[in-house]
Amino acid sequence: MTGSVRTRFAPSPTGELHIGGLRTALFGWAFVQANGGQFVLRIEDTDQSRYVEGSVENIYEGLRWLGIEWDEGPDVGGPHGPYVQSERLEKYHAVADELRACGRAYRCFCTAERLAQLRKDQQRDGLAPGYDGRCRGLDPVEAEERARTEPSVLRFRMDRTGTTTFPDLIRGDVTFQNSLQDDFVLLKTDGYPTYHLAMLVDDHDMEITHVIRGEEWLASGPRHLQLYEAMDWQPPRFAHLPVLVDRDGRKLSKRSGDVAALDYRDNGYLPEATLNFLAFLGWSLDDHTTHITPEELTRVFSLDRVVSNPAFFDVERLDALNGHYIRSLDPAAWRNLVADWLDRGLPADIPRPLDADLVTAAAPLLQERVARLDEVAGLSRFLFADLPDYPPELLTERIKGDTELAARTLDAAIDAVEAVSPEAWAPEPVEAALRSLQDTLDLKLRKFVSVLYVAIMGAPRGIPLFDSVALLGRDEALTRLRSARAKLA
RNA sequence: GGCGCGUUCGUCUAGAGGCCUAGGACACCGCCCUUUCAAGGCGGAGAUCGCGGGUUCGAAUCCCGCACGCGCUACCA
Repeated sequence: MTGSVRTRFAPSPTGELHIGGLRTALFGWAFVQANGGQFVLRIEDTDQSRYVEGSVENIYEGLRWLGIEWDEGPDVGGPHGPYVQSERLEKYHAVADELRACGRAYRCFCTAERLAQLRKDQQRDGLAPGYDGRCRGLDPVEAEERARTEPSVLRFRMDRTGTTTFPDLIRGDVTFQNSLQDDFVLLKTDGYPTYHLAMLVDDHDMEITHVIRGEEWLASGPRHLQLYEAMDWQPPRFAHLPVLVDRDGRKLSKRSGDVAALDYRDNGYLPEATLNFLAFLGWSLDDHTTHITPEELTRVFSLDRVVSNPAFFDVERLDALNGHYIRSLDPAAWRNLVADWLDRGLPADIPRPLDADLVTAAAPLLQERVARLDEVAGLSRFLFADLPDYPPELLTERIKGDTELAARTLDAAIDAVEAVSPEAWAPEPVEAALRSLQDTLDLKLRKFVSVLYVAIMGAPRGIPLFDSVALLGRDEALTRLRSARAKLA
């Protein structure tokens, strides 16, 4: 099948791109790359009422963030355009007419109220909800006449005998009883097609060979299969991806946390980490691979290694992966990221532009200590601004409230730092001076160093101390040390 | 309610009858390293493979039943 594969990602512009949608897109894209073929982006905007301004741009941005490119789509064009469903209405109507002409579709005049009541009654009686077929037997000619003055929808006449079986690339053969199917809507009152019709027409026109979509579509498989059959079109192959679930085992939704793809970017996740994370949600390469690059993914991805059970969207794992990728960044790239995140994360009252040399010096101290980019500002704020006031108890938090030790430590530290002349101020002498406290106090550094962390950065832990003191400068370091000492007086 | 799909360490998964006294990763615990915190190195604990029956010399792997979970059940996609 090399070279002949065509798949598509077909989101609806109803808001921000969902992280689950991004994962679906990733799998489709990786599948196409691995097999040779084209990846199509199609916008499914057939529900006018749910359209949200800016959605399409958000979709583009989300996909591009991960490096997913499409060969055909609304913005890049292609031989099967247009790629926006609202611009393809005639195509759907043409197929609808054909279906109506051959008797596989019929006008339905049932009102929304009647349908709602019907559903209620069916549920009350323990029956399977579904259209009861009231308009099924209407005379086609009369129905056309009525349709001129009365609102109507077009319904597909399902074959209700036997079963429908189709092979799912991930689950194997799936079988449904046709007697349980109902005549679903093809064309709505407003003349727009439903998903089922639009998808059928577009996938056929666009020569899609593999439909890779979420599991929530599995149950509508029989509808699609019968539709293909009615048109005498070759159906594509289907692959229904397992759903993404939250900690409670429910489909990932707003209440599960961040669901917008770009929220992850904005919260400090690297695209390579996010891609890596998403790739292993329901798919695996072998029994040990946990890290993968986009290049490798597009080489080795295959649908038969997608599992059929739900995948837990575990942010902890994403964090671990993100930390891994942050550490593997080369110094220059990391430095630039730090600069960006400092700029947007530090309080506005700190003058901009930030001291570039200071940023450069701080970057390496942060690289091994953050899992997300949004932690950068908090950890290095003390280098750019005065320390906020903190309670004296913080100084002794890690030394069991030993105020006397804290006082001795600070006194010794002040002396040691003062002993380093302004001319000699540099990381090495500062480190030597601070290390000498071990002898002065006759204690291991680890026994008292937390006091200095608090004095210098306002927290008992943070980025490396010696470099921080050196970066702060002699005067500022001394000021902080003295201020801490004063708190103990 | 009906239909569909699913069920292996806490989590994501490997596993397609004997290679499994079930492997990897994250998380967890311990040790080492150490300038706090991390990172890194080493090691540990952790699943009788949802339950119950079969088939077989042999089952996590095949079959049946049950339970539980999720999905669908719209003129939304």
